[in-house]
Amino acid sequence: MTAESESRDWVDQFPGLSQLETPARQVLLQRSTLIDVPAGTVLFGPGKTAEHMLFLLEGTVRVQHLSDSGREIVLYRVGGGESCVLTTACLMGYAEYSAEGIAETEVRAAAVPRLVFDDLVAQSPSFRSFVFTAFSRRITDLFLVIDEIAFQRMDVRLAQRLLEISKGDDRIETTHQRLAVELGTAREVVSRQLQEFQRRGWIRQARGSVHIQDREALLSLAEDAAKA
Amino acid sequence: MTAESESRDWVDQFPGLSQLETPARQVLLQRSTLIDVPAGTVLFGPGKTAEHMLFLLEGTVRVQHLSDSGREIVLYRVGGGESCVLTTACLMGYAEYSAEGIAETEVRAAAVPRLVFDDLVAQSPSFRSFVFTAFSRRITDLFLVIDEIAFQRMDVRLAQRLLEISKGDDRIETTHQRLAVELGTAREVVSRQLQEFQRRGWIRQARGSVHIQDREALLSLAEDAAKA
DNA sequence: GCGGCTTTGGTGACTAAGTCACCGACGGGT
DNA sequence: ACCCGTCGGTGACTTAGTCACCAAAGCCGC
Repeated sequence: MTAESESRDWVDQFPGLSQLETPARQVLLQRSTLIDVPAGTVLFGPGKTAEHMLFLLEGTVRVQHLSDSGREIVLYRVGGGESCVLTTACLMGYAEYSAEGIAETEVRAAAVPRLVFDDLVAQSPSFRSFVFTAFSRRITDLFLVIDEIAFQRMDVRLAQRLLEISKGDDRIETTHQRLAVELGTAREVVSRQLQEFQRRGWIRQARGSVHIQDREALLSLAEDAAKA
Repeated sequence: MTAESESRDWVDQFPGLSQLETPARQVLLQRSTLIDVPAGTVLFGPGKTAEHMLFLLEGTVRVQHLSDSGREIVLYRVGGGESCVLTTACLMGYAEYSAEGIAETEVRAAAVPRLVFDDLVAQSPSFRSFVFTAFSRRITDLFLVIDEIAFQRMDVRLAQRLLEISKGDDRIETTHQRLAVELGTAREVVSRQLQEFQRRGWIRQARGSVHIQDREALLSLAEDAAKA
C-alpha cells in the first residue's frame, strides 16, 4: 500500500531478524503497513486494544506508567531496530495496556497485524527467537530499573539520565518536572539536585533547558554506582 | 519415566492450558519430566543456563534479584498452576538469568526440554497463547512492583506484605532481615515499623516470628494505597 | 554447664529523599 | 500593559536509609 521502494527492506534494520527465512521475510514485508506519526502521539495506552505489533524503524517511543496515585514514571524507551514487546504482549495475551507509549520524536514503524504475527511465530524459528529475545531483554531490563529505583542515590540517577538524554549534545531541552517523571521522584528533589550540580559548575541552567558544562564530572558520579 | 498415574493429567492444573489441543497435550505429557525438589533449592540463578521450561505443580518459587551493591529485593512469586517465564525467557533468548529462583516450599514441577517447548509454540495456538499471556502478566506485574517501590509508603507496603505472606495463618515465621529483603529496604527500617505496629497492638513480636493481632487494622492501612 | 560464636533485634545520630505550602519570575496571548 | 499558566526556588517538616554500635537469644563444642 505504501511505496514499495520504501517498504522493501526495512527488515534489514533489525539485527535480530537478519537470519529470517525468505518466506517469512516476504510475509512480513507484504503484510505489514508502514506508519508515520508525529512526535507526541500516544501510540498505545490504557483502554486501547492492540491489533498490531510494532517494529520501530526510526525515532524513539517512551513507555511510562501512570500510577493510581496520579504519579508517573518512565519505564524504558524503545528505539529504531527494536520491536515494542508491550504491543506484542497485549496482542496475544493478557488484559490491556497498563502503561502508555508516547512518540518522543517523529516515529516511523511497521505495523504487523495480529494474525500475521501469530502465523509468523508458528512458521518461523528465527522469528520466534526474535520475539522471545525481545521479551527476555525487556524483563531483565525491568529488573535493573527496579534495582536502580530501590537502591541508587538520586544524584547518581539524575546524572545518568542527563547523560543518557543528552546523547552527545550538551544542550538538553526539558523541564525539572519532566526530569522528575523520568526518575519517578518529585520536582523539588530534581530542582535541588540540579542546583547542587550547577553550584559545582557541572551544568548551567536556564528556563526549560540544562547545559552540560562538565561531562566528565557527571560521568564519574554516574559510574560511582558500578564500583560501589 | 516417573509414574504414569501421577503424570497423566498435570496439564489440567493449568487453567491457561485447558483448551490445549489433544496432540499438543500428548507431547507435553510424554516429553516432560516431573521433578521434586526440597525447600531452599536454587532452581535457577546467575550463571546457570536453562535447558527446561518449568511448569509449577505444587509449592511456590520466590524470584529475587541480587544487585551489584550486594542488596537484594524480592521481585515476585510463582505458584502452582503457573509457569516460570524467566526460565522460558532464558530458554529461548537473551543472556543468562539476572535473577534467582528459590523454592520456598517443597516444589513439584514439570520440566519441558527446550526443543519440545519450541515445537509446541510452533504447533499449538493455545500453547502460544498460554506462553504470551504468562509473559504479559509478568511484565504488567513488574510495572506494579516498580510503582509500589517508587511511590508507596513503607508502612503500607510492610502491612501488605505481612498479610500476603501470612495467608490466613496469624503466625509468620520470618526475621526482620528477610522482611527487609522482601521490600528492598534496610533491616532497621523494618524493625522500627514493626515496633510501631506492635505499639498500636496490631502485631506481637517474638524472635524469628510475628503474630498478627489485628488483621483488620493492617488491612485498612494496606488499602489506604488504593484510595489515595 | 560454660565460654565463645552467630543470629537476631534495638538504638541514637545523622544524611538523603519526599511532602507541603507558598512565592516570584518568565513568557505568551490579547 | 495586563493576565495567567508554566516554571523554578525555598523553608519547614516528615519519612526513609545509613552507620556504628550494643545486647539478648540460641547454638555448639567441650
